[in-house]
Amino acid sequence: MTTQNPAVRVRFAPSPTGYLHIGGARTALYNYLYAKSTGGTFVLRIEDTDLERSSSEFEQLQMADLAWLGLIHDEGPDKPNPKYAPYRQSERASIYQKYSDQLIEKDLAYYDFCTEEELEEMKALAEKEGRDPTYDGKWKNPAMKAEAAARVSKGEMPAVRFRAPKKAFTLNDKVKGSVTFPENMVGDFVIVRSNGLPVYNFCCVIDDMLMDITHVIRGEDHLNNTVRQLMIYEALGAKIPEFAHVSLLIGHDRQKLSKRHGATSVNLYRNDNYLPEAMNNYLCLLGWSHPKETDIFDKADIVSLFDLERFSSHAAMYDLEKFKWVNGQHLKKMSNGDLLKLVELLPETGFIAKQTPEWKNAAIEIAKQYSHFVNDIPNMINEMILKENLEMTDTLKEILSWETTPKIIEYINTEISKVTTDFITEVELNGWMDYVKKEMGVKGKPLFQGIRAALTGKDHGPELKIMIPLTPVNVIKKRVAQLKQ
RNA sequence: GGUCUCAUCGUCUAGCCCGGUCUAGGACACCGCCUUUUCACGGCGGUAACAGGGGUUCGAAUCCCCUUGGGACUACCA
Repeated sequence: MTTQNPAVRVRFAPSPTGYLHIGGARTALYNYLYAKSTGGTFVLRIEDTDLERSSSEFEQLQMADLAWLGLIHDEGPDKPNPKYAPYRQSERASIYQKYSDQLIEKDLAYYDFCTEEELEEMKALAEKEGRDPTYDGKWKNPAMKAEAAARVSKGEMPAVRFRAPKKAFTLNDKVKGSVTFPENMVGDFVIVRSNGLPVYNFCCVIDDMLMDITHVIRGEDHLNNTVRQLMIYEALGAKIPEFAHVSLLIGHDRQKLSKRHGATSVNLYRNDNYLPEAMNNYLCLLGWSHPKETDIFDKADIVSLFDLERFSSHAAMYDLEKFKWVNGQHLKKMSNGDLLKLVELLPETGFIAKQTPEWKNAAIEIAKQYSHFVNDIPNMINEMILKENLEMTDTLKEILSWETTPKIIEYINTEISKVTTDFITEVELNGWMDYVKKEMGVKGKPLFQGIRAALTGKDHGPELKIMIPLTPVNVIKKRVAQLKQ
């Protein structure tokens, strides 16, 4: 399908300033998929030049989330290729320094000693005069070079400003097509702060250049930044990689997805036991479409047909409802064995270990058919079959308000107390149902809902005939006793 | 404000590049029916969209222009 191109090198470059965001996970996925589909290399680079906000804890956490999703990088801080290491920008200071000096040397950049106040004034004045607030301080003048050098040698710390060329730049984006940034769109911008730390747009270009990155797949929020990067590539005489600016993820208010939209960190879903492949699947679909319009797939199913041509160009709204459905589909797809392993890891499911293999298989089989989430398996088994402290939901209250139900509970309580075996049989259950039907005159929905409520405390769930024989009798006894109150 | 960008069912999207096969297809959600002497699952069916206006053309969701609306970026953040 896709041409094998071992030269392809893509990267995911998160800033360790927080948890891995689902938007980040999505671009990581696209990069991963593109690398795998082309036989290329997936590089992980840590963009931690903002020392204030970056931390190694977040770096570890993000890497753990990436690993959970199976988006394994081929190169990164923990898997360095000597040719390209190091992979943390904070460890590449001397490299940036070198290129910054080089640009100053060629007069493509210059030292700027302006204070914050001076810059503010400049900006205010420009706004007043209706001009774009671009830098036009005195240090822009090449004649100041000697004075600047003198002040630097005295130990002063200026910022380094890039001399933005007066010309338009055109980018051929794989998603957006031809994009032209007009002349004067940006003024001279800072590439190294006065504290000596280089800035994102500068590091990014140097690293992509030095790491031989061939394709930059990232969010559309970087589209306008690209003009600055294009300028630097040109100044450095570097080869410009292919760009693919993927549309953004938005919330229900159509704004860029952020923390205030709720659960936007991958680790939250991980903690809730969402299936990683379901997450990949759902995220992938938000902006990319399967050539055959297939909705459910694993990473492995699509590596051979992933390409950059099938991205949609408009933003996609993040929708938990569809995600839920996708998770349910993956659940049904999984083998009972794999699912059991997952379920047995949960702290609240220790009871499973004591059950027979037949019980485990039957319980998992019925549970997965019924559920959308893994957590519903333990919860369901927990609450419906084994949990001792039942919570009375509003729905339950409704059911219990049916006039027949108290009588059913009374009856079931009497019957279940006579049971001496560990499990009741389907035959016994049928007997109880027959009694309620014939002697109490209850049938249809009230019959089943009533029995279900009496036995499980829930208004919905797997078929009673399958579930009840799997439920330990002592559990049902406790539950019924509780319901009786 | 400036620059860039986007515009198909409520939502995710196919179709658009290479106009007719589109009385616009699929999925989620929703509604109905069937199955199950319950709910869910499953099966079947239904409601629902080419933002508006101009062109070009025999013919436009598809090409061009304008309007409107949305979003992003406009830092010594990334």
